[in-house]
Amino acid sequence: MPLLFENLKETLKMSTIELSEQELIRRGSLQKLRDLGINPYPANEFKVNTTASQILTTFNPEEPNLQEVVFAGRLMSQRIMGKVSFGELQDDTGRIQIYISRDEICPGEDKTLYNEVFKKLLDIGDIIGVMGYVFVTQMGETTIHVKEFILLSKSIKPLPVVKEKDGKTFDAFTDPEQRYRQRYLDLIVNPHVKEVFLKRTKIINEMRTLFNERGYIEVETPILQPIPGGASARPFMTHHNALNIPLYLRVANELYLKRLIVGGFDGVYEFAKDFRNEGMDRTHNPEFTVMEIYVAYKDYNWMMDFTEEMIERVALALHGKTILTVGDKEIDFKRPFKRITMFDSILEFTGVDISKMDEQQLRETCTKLGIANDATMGKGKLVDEIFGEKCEGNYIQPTFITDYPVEMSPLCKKHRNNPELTERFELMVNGKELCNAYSELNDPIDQMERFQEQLRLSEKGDNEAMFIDLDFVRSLEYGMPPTSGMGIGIDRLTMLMTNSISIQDVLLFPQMKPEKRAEEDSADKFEELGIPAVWVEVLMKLGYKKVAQLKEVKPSKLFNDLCGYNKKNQLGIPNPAAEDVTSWLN
RNA sequence: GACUCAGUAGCUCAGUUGGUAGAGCACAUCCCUUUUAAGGAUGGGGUCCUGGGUCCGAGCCCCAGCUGGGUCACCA
Repeated sequence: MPLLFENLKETLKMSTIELSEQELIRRGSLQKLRDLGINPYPANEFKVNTTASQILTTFNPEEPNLQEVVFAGRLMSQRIMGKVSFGELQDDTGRIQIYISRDEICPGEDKTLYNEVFKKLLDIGDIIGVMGYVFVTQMGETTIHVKEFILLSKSIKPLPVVKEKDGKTFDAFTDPEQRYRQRYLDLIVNPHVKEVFLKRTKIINEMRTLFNERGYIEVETPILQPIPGGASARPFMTHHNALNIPLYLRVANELYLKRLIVGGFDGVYEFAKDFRNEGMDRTHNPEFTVMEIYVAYKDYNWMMDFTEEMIERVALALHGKTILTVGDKEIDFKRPFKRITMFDSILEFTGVDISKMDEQQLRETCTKLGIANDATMGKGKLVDEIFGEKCEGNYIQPTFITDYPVEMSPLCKKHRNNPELTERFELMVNGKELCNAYSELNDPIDQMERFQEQLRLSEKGDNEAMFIDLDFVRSLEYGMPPTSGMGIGIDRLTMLMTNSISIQDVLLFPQMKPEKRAEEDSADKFEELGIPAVWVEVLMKLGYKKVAQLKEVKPSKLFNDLCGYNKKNQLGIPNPAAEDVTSWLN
């Protein structure tokens, strides 16, 4: 914390020397506006009465409506044609052209508002409000004829300028690092980005509507958990000062939702942020969103039907059809999805029947198939490896994989026909896991044994084995109705539904490495050496960013550099004496 | 983590066997009353990612590092 604070202090001290020419000009404009008595950041509410899309879709030039519009938006382009100007304003719904003529804005002798304010002191990126009427230009573009305008917020940093013509984009703002770090910029200049996030919201809303229609209750459960249960994953750790205990950011919310089923809610769901302290790549972000739902008196067969219904409905709500293009593939989300057991799947893709194998035989099979394995891996993990390696990637169309080995599903009820298996399914789409669901284990004795088995795995070296949550077991001892639960990765679902290649494209603020600034000392530190402020600025321009750096230079060279820079840039500062320069460095 | 590609103006990018740092847009000044990635003229703007090295001379070649992208591996 103190470190962050120090950095902030340094940053705030940054002088205008860091600013580009265009930024300096904009700050100059800001001052000129104030000098003209114009507040660049007014406090008043600005009541708009329309939006860009509303104007574009409803304006009727035959019987002109929209003759008194009040509109606000960001100025995205400005085209000045002498006494008349065009521009484009962008609001939440899109862009609309504006038309301004000097003599309407400035009916009297004083043309300052047009010549100075509109033409010179406004910049691309400024947010303005306009009052006027809608008409169609000779070029056929629906336009607001502006009778009055007001500056609502001045922008002092230039936007990337992206232009478009006939679907071709010019100078696109595409650098992924900048786009993700400065998502606000991405959203301003790349309209398709906003679309993705609107769709994401629509997906969530559609699911929520379905659950609410069924009478299931949306709940919130702890993010800070004393025992990070419900999934096999490495958690983030934190510490609670007052209680003086470690707390973990949740890796799942399953155990809490099932406690609620015990408590008498017959259907609960939560859109939950989960956190896993693992690698980051195109499909993994340290924090991600999962929807988990639990319904009493149901089993995993019912849940498969429900999951199909939910996903088909989302696809239809978003696209009006079930066949979507994802990358170079066409995926059909029409019900019903294919169903196959895990053993049959492995048999299909490897020709090996592993259904009767013990741990040793499985290990040999792995080796035979060229799959890395070691002594820490139990039966469940070995099967999981085979499936992950040989089968998973083949399921492009939505497919339910069912009946997982009991070892890899410690929270799942044993299969009604085979105690070696569990009543579990995962939904595979585009070669990736999308959903995971069980007939939930509600036998408390069995649950305790499964947890103990996890403990043994953990002692064997499996660092992902689950923690034991004794209170959860206690809740089961009071009796949980037979229940089916399902979890679905919202980020991955959104990637599929929006044809996004990377999880970063469906997260507004994906996790990034901290932005690094070049280290530099503040002006104060230079001034402490007795260097006048004007020369400190010159030193910075010359590339001396740290006091220590300065100490290594010969005074004579520094003296020459300073005087030379002064002369070359015609700063007109009186040169320092050579002795002064020497004294700074001592 | 491995391999690979990249880092040049506010943005998007050129840059010849190594020889004075470029374009378009943006910006500034001026001209222009319905333009369509708005036109014309002129102009300003650079730590060529950083640090070493080779060389008379490095944006370019070599080494190391930083940052990012991609692929693969790990996490699973």
